[in-house]
Amino acid sequence: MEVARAAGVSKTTASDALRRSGRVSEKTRQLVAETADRLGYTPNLSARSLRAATTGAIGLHLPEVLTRSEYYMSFVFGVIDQASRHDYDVTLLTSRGARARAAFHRLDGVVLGDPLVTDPVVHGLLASSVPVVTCERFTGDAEPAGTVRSDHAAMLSLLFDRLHDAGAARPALLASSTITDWGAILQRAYREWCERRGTAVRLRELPYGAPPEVTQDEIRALLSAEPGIDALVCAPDGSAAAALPVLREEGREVGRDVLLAACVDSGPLAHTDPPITAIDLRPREAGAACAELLFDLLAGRADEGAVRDLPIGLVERGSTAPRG
Amino acid sequence: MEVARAAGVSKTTASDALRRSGRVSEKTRQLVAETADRLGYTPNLSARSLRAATTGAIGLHLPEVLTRSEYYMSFVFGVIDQASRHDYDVTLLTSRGARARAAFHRLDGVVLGDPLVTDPVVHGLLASSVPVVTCERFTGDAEPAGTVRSDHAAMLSLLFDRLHDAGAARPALLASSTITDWGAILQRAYREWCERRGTAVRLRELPYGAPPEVTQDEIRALLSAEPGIDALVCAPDGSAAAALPVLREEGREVGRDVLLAACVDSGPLAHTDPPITAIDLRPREAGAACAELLFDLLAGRADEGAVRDLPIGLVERGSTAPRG
DNA sequence: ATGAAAGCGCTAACAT
DNA sequence: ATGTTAGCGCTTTCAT
Repeated sequence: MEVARAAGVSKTTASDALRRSGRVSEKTRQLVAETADRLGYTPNLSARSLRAATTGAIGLHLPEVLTRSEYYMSFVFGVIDQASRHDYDVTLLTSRGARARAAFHRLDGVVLGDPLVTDPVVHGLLASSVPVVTCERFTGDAEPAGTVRSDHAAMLSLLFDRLHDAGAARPALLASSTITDWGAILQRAYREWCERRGTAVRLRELPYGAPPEVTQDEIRALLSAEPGIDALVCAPDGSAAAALPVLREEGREVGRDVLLAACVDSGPLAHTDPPITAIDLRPREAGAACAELLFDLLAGRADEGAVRDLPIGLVERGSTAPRG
Repeated sequence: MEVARAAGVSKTTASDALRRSGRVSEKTRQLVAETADRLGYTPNLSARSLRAATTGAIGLHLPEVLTRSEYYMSFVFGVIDQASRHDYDVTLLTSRGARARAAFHRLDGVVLGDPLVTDPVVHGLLASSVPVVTCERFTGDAEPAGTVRSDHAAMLSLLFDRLHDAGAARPALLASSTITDWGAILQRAYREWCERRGTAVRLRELPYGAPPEVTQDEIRALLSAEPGIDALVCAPDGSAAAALPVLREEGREVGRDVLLAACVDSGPLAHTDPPITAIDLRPREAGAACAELLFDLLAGRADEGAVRDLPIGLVERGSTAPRG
């Protein structure tokens, strides 16, 4: 605190004054505060971190494939929101591995949005000493310190029930890759639903982060392989919007000839024609819940291996209107 | 390096070995590397930062209103991509952190995506001692160390020319707020275009981050105030998609009765019916360019006040097809 | 080619 | 209520 010592007090006094530790008199506190302000002083966080063995920052890692996803953007802001509430910074970790390893001592903890089994950084982080909270379970063998999850199976089952009630007898699933737990759960839930209902499984899987063209080709393939399909549920983010023109080009009127629903809601789905029914994954809340759990773990308010539940919702729109 | 000293060498040697400073013999380097690996050693970045007076991290600040925006998500990944190429971390700054934490010596520099004049954090950062690069000019009075900008005026003018060529005589602009430079430029460019063409100005401004309902109400108001409109250009991200159902509900066929275009391209716009013409702002490249400029400034490869240009594109789709 | 020592800015522990 | 000292883990002299 050599700068603020120019206020005529010792380093310690200045330090204590600025951190309001209640050690110094109100008068000196004022004086120091003013001086610091005048000199444009800002504390050196590196030094503080070094001393305190705590960094005031948490990491956030996302699957890099998903450059364009409203879901993750909302998730990010959820994490940030909660972090800043605890006066923490959020550092984004990339899949360029070398760095992540080195970042360990710069972070007090890490949040993993949808950990891919195929991502080496994910493994690295889980193997490290910092506490890790994952959104959705990690299907690999490492155990995160905390997990936030939702009941996707129940929600998907509910969605198919609704489609069935609306008159769909041969619903299909455009599935997402099983490299995420979410993708795997959806496939399983769909198969189980089909079994319960005694319906044939009509499923097609897309790789994670597939571009729209690939998605559309897959949908065309699905439709030509299974012409009897009367409802289509699309798992990958953005795939339902991409399905709309394909269905139309096949001469099927969405909401009448064929019902359509998405497993990931997003802004545009509310404004297509017709608007598309979707599962609302509450991404912002999910991000916030992950961060919250991480802070609880750091503070000892939660136990290693804690699992928390995040409720999700179903937004029914015109694309699944009951048949007149 | 007390841990690695267990390899029988001094702190200095260990440090030099791990950083390959070329000081130590290959044999000792090997030995130290192995020991460090065995002990699971990771360098303490706080200590390193303290010593080096450099942090290995840059900050990124975005307008918080935009929770759901593909543009910003891509921008973020552009920044991250470039940062990790330079072996830097990226820390996200919120508007919530009342104190501009960047100045807290945790960051070597900051990138501001679309600085809002109304954002106090933006002012704080620009007033701080760290170099700041903004994407788009800052309309306040502070001067960033670097700026990446695009010729939005020319592109918008080109877009209106195309609409005109396609038969639109009374084009309107659903404008974005002027709290960003981008929003202001678009409004100005439109007015100038109208003047050049001798056309009346048909403009309506939306607040930044307006929800879809507000957007749609505004569009309805615009249409009822100016029934003669035969082309609509929507500036705010997502507003063109929201416009589509409104136009349809008014009985106008998009691409025939009325042309429609967006000032911000995004995935869904390619898959609406008809697909919507849009300006491609190249967000990922923009983010990368900002980060690159920042690193150039830090390394002295660019001068204070540098301005760089980022080319943008126009993606013409069915919504602006020339009238038969 | 390697060691020893100093010090980056901060704060906890021990004085006064 | 305030000052002094020590040391967090690292790297940069300066010495060997």
